[in-house]
Amino acid sequence: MEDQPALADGAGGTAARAGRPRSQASRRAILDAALNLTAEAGYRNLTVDGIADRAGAGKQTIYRWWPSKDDVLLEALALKAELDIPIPDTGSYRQDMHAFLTASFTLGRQHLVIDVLRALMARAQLDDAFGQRFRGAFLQRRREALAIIVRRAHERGDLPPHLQPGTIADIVFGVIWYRVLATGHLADGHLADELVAALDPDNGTTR
Amino acid sequence: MEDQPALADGAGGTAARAGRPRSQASRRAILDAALNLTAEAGYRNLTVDGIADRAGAGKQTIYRWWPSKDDVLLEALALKAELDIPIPDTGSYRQDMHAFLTASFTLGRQHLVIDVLRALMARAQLDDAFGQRFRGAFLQRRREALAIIVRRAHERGDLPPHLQPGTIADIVFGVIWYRVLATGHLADGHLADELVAALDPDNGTTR
Amino acid sequence: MEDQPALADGAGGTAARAGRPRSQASRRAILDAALNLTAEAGYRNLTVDGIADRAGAGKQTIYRWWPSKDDVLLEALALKAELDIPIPDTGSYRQDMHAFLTASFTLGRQHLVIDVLRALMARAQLDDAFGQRFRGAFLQRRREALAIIVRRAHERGDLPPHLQPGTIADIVFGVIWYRVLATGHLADGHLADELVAALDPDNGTTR
Amino acid sequence: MEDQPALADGAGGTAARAGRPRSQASRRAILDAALNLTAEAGYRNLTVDGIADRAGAGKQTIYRWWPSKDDVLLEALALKAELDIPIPDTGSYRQDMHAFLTASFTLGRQHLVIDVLRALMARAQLDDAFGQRFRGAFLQRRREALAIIVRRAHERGDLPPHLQPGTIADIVFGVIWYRVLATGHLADGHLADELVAALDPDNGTTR
DNA sequence: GGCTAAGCGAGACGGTACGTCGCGTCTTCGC
DNA sequence: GCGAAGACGCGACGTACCGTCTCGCTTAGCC
Repeated sequence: MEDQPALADGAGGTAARAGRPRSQASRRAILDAALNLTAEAGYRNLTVDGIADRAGAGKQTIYRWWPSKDDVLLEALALKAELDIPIPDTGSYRQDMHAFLTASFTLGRQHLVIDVLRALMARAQLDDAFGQRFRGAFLQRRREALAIIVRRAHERGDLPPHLQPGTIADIVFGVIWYRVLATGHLADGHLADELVAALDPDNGTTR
Repeated sequence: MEDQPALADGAGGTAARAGRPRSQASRRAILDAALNLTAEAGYRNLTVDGIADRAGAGKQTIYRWWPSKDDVLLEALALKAELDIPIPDTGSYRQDMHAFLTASFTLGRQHLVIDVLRALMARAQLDDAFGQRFRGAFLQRRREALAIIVRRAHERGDLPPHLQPGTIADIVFGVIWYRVLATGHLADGHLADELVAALDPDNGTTR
Repeated sequence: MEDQPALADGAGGTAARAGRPRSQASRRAILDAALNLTAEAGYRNLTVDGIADRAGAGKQTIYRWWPSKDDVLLEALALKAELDIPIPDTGSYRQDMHAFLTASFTLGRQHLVIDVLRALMARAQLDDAFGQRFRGAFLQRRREALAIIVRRAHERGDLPPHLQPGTIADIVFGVIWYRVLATGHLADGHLADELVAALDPDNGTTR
Repeated sequence: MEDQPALADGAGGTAARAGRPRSQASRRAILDAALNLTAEAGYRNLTVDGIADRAGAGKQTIYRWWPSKDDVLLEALALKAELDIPIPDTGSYRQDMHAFLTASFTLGRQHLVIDVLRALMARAQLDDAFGQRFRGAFLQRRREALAIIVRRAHERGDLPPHLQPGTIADIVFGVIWYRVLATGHLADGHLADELVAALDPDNGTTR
């Protein structure tokens, strides 16, 4: 169980329904297979048949629980790499933001994570239905995390006046995704510093 | 014709080789077909067979001149929508940047252009070879255009000190692409103003 | 109930075993479902899942009592259409044979019966195990019925000399099955007369 | 070429059409594969994928030229085993018929031929569309061959009066098919003699 | 003006992956 | 222990596109 509430589980109700229950062994095997195969041969060579073979599962079992292999991969990633970055609360907007960015970059240094996210973002463009799920289950959640930091800064009166909260998020995630998509990886270097400076230029010296 | 030197043409040398020359009628028919089919049925339903049929061409003719249907689409887009935004030179960094952004947003208001670029950016993630071509033929060119504006500002001493030139580009294109990819369209509103403010906060009042 | 000993029942012994006894309601529901579904949508669309659904039964219940859906159908047919044609005893070979044929043709005028028998004969070719059961439970029984008529004629000295008893059966059932399989139905017309004539040509005039 | 007029060829017209012509090598490889696989593993284990693999062909190539694997098998059989039995003309009805039957039994002594015909007759019951093709391409042709013998006998006044020509065919093919379908093989023994006797009882002694 | 060379429409080809269907088995709970 | 429910591994199906390959036919430059 190890609750996986946001992604397809179906075990919402506690009422034990009739019939054979979903095999958690199979579910884990499929998620593992998807991630391992992607790590070994790349998303390009990831097929539903391949996942089923590797997992010792039938294709129907995959199609029964996930709308597409992309959804499998998304759930697999969510299960393995803890994508939900902890939201820092240092009392300072600049420090919160810097910690958030640093944590994001740490995640982005794992090649597999980046490769999978690149592929999923791409698939989100090509498959509208998956696109909606990807936005809801991933992009939106990341924005909400950042929104908490921004809201706290706003309440403290800590926020630079020239930017809407939404625009801050657009800039943060925009830069990160653009680097990943345009270059294939997320080289950081001083990016966190520069971004913080860009998003709070007035207080740059007092930091 | 109307030279398209950067994109696959193959007629690089002026030496008229033996044999039947490339049919420009066929080339145009293929480019038109690719764009029209995408407009009508979406990239999802764009196939090489479909392009060939619509263009009254053979598949071989497509494969002879383009490495993939994505390259066809990229050339078709470059031919129709003038992607190379004119580089403004108003003497002011803020005004140059604002003009550049406004021109970009104008382009981004055409649904077909956005849809095609979304699809191509996605394909660039999934097909490495096309990814390299797309970056070189499109993303890089856009950065270079912006770089000219930034360089002029730098020479004038007009540039905000807290940002590297490359980071400015990352923010500008990052925000634009992120909006497109995360929401499916590029709603602008006051985005140009906000971006300019973010990229030159100090002089916001004197504008 | 109404013992159907030759077809799969499994309740051979009279000893009441421990545990819940077989549900006759379920058995009837399954047999009815199989026949009704075949009548409605044809054997082509008959599936074990479909039978179970229609019967409100589980698939396991079907597999527990019958080796295949074909056996279900065979038992269902035996239950509904009385396949065991009464063996006439008029004292005359020609009249017995004619009565036997007429009874067969009457059965063959029911479309559902013919369709099911066609399907089962076909399945008997493709599934060896079912083939053996079908021959034993159906084809063989029909031959034995005819054999009684022939034996009586033989004892009376009524039999045409040029034919072995087995060949008579081959001809009778051969013509019937061939008509069904080669044309999809068993049009009779004067077939009974002609067959009788063929099988007892000498006494044709004295009939 | 080796003309294959009755079964799917498509090269009916002599006009050389545009495009790559059908590969005869592929056609032969597919037909051979179908027959060999059936001989090796039985019709039960014959799959379209299997045929394609063995033939080194793509599945699409099979589906392009044949409506089903059964049609492949039918054409393969027609190509290899010469199914069209020569029509004897001895001047005697009894001798013609006997020769026809003997030739049929000779064919029926080849296990592969019998197995394939059994399977095809079965499939003809389960797949209506194939059934029509099988009847037209095989059953009907066999009847026509026999019809020639009967017609000649009729013109000679050689025919037993108590049987319609069609009934003769029903008896001949009925017995043959019934034996094959009910027992799995076509044991002959004295069957030819008995059948001739049954179909021409009057002149049995003068033979 | 014939020859050579390449491009062209057409369409068949070997392949890969897809998503679905049906099978026969298994694993729950409830009667 | 039977029965309903339904998930499971499995195997085959027929389809969709891919990128390549042959055809016969243009359409040019060159000898």
